[in-house]
Amino acid sequence: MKKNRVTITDIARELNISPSTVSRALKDHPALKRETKDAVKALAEKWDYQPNLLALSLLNRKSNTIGVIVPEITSHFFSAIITGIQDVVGKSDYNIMICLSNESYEEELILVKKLLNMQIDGVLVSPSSETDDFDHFRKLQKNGIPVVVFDRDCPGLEADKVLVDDYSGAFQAVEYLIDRGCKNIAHLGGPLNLSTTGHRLNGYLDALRKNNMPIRREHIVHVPGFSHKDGIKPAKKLFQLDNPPDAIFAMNDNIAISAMHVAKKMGLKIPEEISILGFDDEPHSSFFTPTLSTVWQPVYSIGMLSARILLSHLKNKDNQLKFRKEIFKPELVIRNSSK
Amino acid sequence: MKKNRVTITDIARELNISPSTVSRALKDHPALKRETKDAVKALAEKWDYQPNLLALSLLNRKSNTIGVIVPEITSHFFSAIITGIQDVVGKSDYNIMICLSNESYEEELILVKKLLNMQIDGVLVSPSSETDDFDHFRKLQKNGIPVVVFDRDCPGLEADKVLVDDYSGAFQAVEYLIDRGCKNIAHLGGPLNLSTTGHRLNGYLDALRKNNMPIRREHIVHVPGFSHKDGIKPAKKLFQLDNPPDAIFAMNDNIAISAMHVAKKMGLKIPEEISILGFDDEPHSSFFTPTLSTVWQPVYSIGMLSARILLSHLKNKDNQLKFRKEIFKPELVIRNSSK
DNA sequence: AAACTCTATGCAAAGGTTTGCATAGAGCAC
DNA sequence: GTGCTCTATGCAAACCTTTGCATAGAGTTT
Repeated sequence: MKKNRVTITDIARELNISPSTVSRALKDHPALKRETKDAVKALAEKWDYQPNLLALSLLNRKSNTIGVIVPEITSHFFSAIITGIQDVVGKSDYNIMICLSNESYEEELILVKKLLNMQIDGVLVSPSSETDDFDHFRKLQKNGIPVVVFDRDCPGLEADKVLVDDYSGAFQAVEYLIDRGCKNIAHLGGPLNLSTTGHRLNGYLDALRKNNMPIRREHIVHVPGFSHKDGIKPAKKLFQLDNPPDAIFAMNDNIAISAMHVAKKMGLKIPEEISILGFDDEPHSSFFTPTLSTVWQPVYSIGMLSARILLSHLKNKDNQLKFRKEIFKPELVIRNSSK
Repeated sequence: MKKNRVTITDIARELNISPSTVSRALKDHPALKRETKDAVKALAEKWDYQPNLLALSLLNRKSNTIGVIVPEITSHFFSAIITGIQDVVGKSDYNIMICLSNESYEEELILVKKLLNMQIDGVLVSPSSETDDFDHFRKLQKNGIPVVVFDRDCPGLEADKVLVDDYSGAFQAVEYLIDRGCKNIAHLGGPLNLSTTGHRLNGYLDALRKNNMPIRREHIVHVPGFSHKDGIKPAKKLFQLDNPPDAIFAMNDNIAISAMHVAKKMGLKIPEEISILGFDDEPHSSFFTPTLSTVWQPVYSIGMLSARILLSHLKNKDNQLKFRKEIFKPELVIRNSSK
């Protein structure tokens, strides 16, 4: 950023008027002579003057930038949420600074510090899978920066939240499998400290309990990651049991797809011999063979609503005492991978 | 951003020293008394002083922020590139401002203007599918902001570029199909003004020519978008021809998947009756039935290299006359959707 | 005692923009 | 001619931080 950008001071010098006059002319101040305004605007256009937002932000103590902290963006889930956020914020005066924590708590700390230093106006955050302590988010709030949590909850943190009823989605999914005659339903689950996958596990367990189905510990297998490759071994593990499952409820579509893959490799018929159901409803999930049954989430709406809530805060600056908590209902999407 | 952030002036007032002394103490200036330094640092720690980067940026004429303009992020392609960029830039002193143009030239103009106003230090850009005119990128350059173009080319724009040899990838793919005995190879193609899909079309055409295969205009069908749904009708159109193809080379995996879907619906056996080959190698492409043959691109490397080149510029500020042009080689990935 | 040197710290300007208050000068009334 | 009012513009401070140059005061030398 060299000094080749035109400034208000440059224009003032050229027209032999003061910078404050130039500033007023550019804002069409009523107390200014029409001739002065016209001369300033003509030169500003000719020299392609662009205001320096750093100076403005310093003066106004307002950077007009929103930080969005997400654990990753390669999944359609988070990238769709960000698109929802972008579509709302893009229509406002705010800019977005997207920050990737790579599922790392340490990285999240660094990002929060950077956003603080950059005098960010507000933050939208979905915490990393390692994050147990939310003090860094409280620090944002203490510094007058409103925080809206989306998708992954931060239990104990007082803030606006836009979540999904993961428990209910899981409960519905497992109940559906039970209703369809499945007797041995397994769960390929995610990190337990993560609210989303924790709630999904609980929904699975409660659905079994409610229907007097036995809870078999060997049928609940932890998956170390969220990618296809992470689900291969856990799925194999399930199928190699003495009492293998006749249905699998996976914590996300990628893992469900891995389970389908392994089942096919082992010659199992889907859904006749094994029903498989995921969570998320990725755009390509309806193109697998068989098409994947799953739980859909209104991801785009999560992004839109989160952004709207934050913008409302920034606009009103009312430090309201009461936080909003919106919980979107997921929907079961039955395709051909389940009976 | 309220005035509840501790400043250097606050610390100075509390310790009865001047702001310049506080600034020097925080930087461990050698000319300062040890006692003074210790007192300043202790209070800065106690009051949790965070430097205001807006003031620093204004003073240094350097915002330490890089803008990344991409047409969308919901595809794994762009999100993986951004992850590569993030992994490199994250290790530097720079921050990333990710901007989505939503395949809109108008939106891109607005984003470039915003980045200019924000005194961004450098820009990484993959243009929207509507962009024919690159003057807005030249304007960045004219303002001393280095630009690195990645993936989608900007013909005529003098800048560093990190591209993929789309032509070669397409050529290899079609030649492979020919070698495997396919006689009527169709192309489901993308926007012609877009370098990537334009090169893929050219590769397809030249591979046919080189092998003395007839070019049938009815076998080249334009797809209006990049999503699965965009490929359904064009694929149907192909299969409903009097001389339907026995192979399809699609401009990306999503469209290839759509073609597979339509072929199955029509009862065609893949690859016996119809070979299908895509481009990109999405993470889930090896999980379809049959698994999708495709052309892989080193997307993560594109991101990493683009970021490295830009950071090198920002570090050296040497306004080198010669731009770099790196062209990554794609690789054919043969799975079960082709003979 | 006076002059000189060195240490530790402060002043002030800079970066770019905004705006409350001040004021020069034109125009009008007496 | 003088005094008053109004218009159009400028001054200066603010926002936060940095740093070149200045300087007060302690210590040393003559």
